This record gives sequence, structure tokens and C-alpha cells, in this order.
Amino acid sequence: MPKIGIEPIRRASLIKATIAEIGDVGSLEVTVSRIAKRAGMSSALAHHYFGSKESLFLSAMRHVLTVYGAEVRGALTTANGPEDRVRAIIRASFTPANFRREVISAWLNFYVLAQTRPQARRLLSVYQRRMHANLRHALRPIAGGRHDEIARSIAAMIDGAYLHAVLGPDTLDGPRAAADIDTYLTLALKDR
Amino acid sequence: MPKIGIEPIRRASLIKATIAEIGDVGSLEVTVSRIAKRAGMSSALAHHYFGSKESLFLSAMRHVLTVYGAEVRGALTTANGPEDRVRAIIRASFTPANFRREVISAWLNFYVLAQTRPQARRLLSVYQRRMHANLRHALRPIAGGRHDEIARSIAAMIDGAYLHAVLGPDTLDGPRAAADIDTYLTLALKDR
DNA sequence: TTTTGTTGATTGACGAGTCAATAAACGATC
DNA sequence: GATCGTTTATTGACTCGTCAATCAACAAAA
Repeated sequence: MPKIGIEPIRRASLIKATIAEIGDVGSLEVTVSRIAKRAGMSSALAHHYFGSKESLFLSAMRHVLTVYGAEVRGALTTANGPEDRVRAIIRASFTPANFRREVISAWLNFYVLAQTRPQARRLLSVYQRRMHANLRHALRPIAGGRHDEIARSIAAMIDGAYLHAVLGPDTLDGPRAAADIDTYLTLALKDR
Repeated sequence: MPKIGIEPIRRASLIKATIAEIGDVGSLEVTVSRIAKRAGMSSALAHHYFGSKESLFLSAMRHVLTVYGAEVRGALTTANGPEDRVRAIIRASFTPANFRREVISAWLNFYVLAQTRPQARRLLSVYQRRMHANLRHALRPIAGGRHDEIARSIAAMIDGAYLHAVLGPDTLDGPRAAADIDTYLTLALKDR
């Protein structure tokens, strides 16, 4: 039965199943068994590849972060000028690949974990720093000294929009959230 | 040992201990035993008063919400005019009583729970609706038709600021977060 | 003696992680 | 091109710990 060179495929299935399962259950109280079953294998195999539940989840988040990072980089390369760069970052945050219920649910649980687990916290810090650096860098030439405050505000609005997306009454509305943030940016830049 | 009329005191201690314990552990993986020990009693007594762990946590969140609601109402009564009412709501969100690590941690976990537990979701909806109604009502006379968008943006910024507070690199800075949101409001109203 | 408060001990369930065993492919050697 | 040891893949069964919830029993008020 064993097929060789299957490791990367297994890992990918497990990561995908982890996100999906967290989306269903809504918390980290998912069992390794269920994740493994969903990915079509035994829980022992999941442990074989990832060592522990936490490490599996961290790998899943690393994957989410990678996808997100790629999306941001992609959007940045096609942007003209600083302002457009900021809008590109905003846009990338609401792309269908990132702005999905299961993924947002994973984010939420990642935040919870980051409160106490150093590994999760480190990973989150890397992401936060990169996001902040991107925003600041794009804003510096156009924000007249207020780049820091504006970067903070945009970051807060993005995170807030994510929260409202999973928990708000209405169905997820990425475009509208992005539009609200765009409007804020226009306002912030107009005010000189 | 039993003292009569002690029920409300026990309940209050348990609620307080629940928040504190969640602040320490960072997640809902707190045990009833630890909460009870912290409150100076056996876990059986905690079950006696609250029935279940989930119900204990929901009561704790109801308490947090009550305190917050009172703070908002208090701030609103001393406000002059619509714009000041909006600022009062913002201010109330960053009051020392609400903007504390343990309380924010409880909020975060409450969000997680609200994804799947109807009771938690209902409770959250009540809070969200009230917040939105307050903001809209204060904004309508001054926002020139953009009250809905501005209310959404402020709500998102508040939630985002909460997230960053527990997880950001710097220590909690309520006043600065409030100031950023205030600045946004000024901008949004100036642009008419 | 009924109500209220209180606990230690117990139950019952569940789940992470380990392990021994099995099997297929690989590759080296004759 | 058969033989054999090595690596990789795979699982069922098991261990071990944890914890929510229950219960029987006890203590003090009223």
C-alpha cells in the first residue's frame, strides 16, 4: 500500500483538512483523529508527519500566511505609486483565497494561541511586522508625517473587518469592508 | 461552615475568578477546578451554582457586557451634542475597567465561542446591535448619509484595537488607540 | 426537620501521543 | 534477475492523563 514520495501530498492534505475542520468546529478543540480522517488517513500518520497537534496547526497557519504574503507581493508588483501600493495591500487582504470563513476562523484561533504559546506569538509577530512595514513604507511619501497613525488605523480596520466577517449578522462582504477602508484612506490623505 | 445568603458573593467570586483565569491561561481550556480554587471553593460548588462550565463563562461575559454598557450609558449622559456622543462611546471602550488584558482575553475567547454556540452568538448579537444603534443614532444628524459606513468603520477600529492590544508588540495603549479613532472621526466629519 | 451550603470521591468519556507490527518500494550485491 | 537488508509508509490497539459532571454525605441555619 505505501506509495513513495507521498509525504508532501500527505502534509498538504493534512494542512487543508486542519483548516477545514477548524472552520467546522470553530475552535482548536478539533481532534487529530477527525482531521486525519478528513484527510483520508489514520491519526497515527498525522502524528508521524507533524509530531503534535500544535505543530500541525502552526504549519497550517504558516501556509495561510504564505498564501497571504504571496497575494500581497503579487498585488504590489502591479501597483503604480505609493497610494496605489497601500490600496493593493488592502485589496489583497480581502481576496477570496484569504477572506474565507474557515481561514478567518483559523486566524481567530491563531490569535488565541498567540496569547500564550511563544511559537505562535513569534509567527504572528513576523506577520504583523511585515504588514506594518509594508504600510509604513508606502505611506511615508504621501502621509505627511502621519504614516504611523494611518498604518495603525488601517491594520486595526482590517483585523476588525475580519472579526465582523465571521461574527456579524450579515454574510461575509469582503468588497464592502475593503471599500470602507479605501474610503478611510482617501479621507486620511486628503486632509493635509 | 455554611453561611446563609452567601450565594451572590459566591457567584461574584466565581465570575471574577473566571475572567482572571482566562486571562492567565489565555483560552477556554481553563478547568472548573482551577477557577473554583481561585475563588476559594471546590469545583462541585461551582457546578452547584452555575450548572456547567459554559454557563459560567456566559455569565462572566454577561457581567463584562453589563459593566461596559453601564460605562457607555454613563459617558453618554454627560455628552453635549451628537459628535460628543460618538466620542463618548469611543472613550467608554477604552476605559480601564474594560480595556484590560484579562477582559480582552475573555472577549477574544467569547468570539471563538460565538462562532458555534447559539447562546454565545445571541449574547454577542445583542451587544453588537446595541453598539451599532448607539453609533448610528449619534451619527445620523451629522454624517450626511454616511452614518452607516462610519459606524461600521468605528466598530471595526475598536475591535481591531482590542486585538492589537493583547497581541501587539508594545504594551497596551488604550489612550492612543482611542486617539486614532477620534482622529478618524474628525476626518470623516470634516469631509462633508 | 427542612432548607441551604459544601465537599471529597467517583464516574465516564474522550483524546493526544506511542508502539509494535506490517507492507511495499528501493537499491545494492551476487 | 533473484536475494536481502533498508528506508518509507501505514495502521490498530493501547497507555496515560485529564476533566466535566454527579452524588452521597455532612454541617449549619432557620
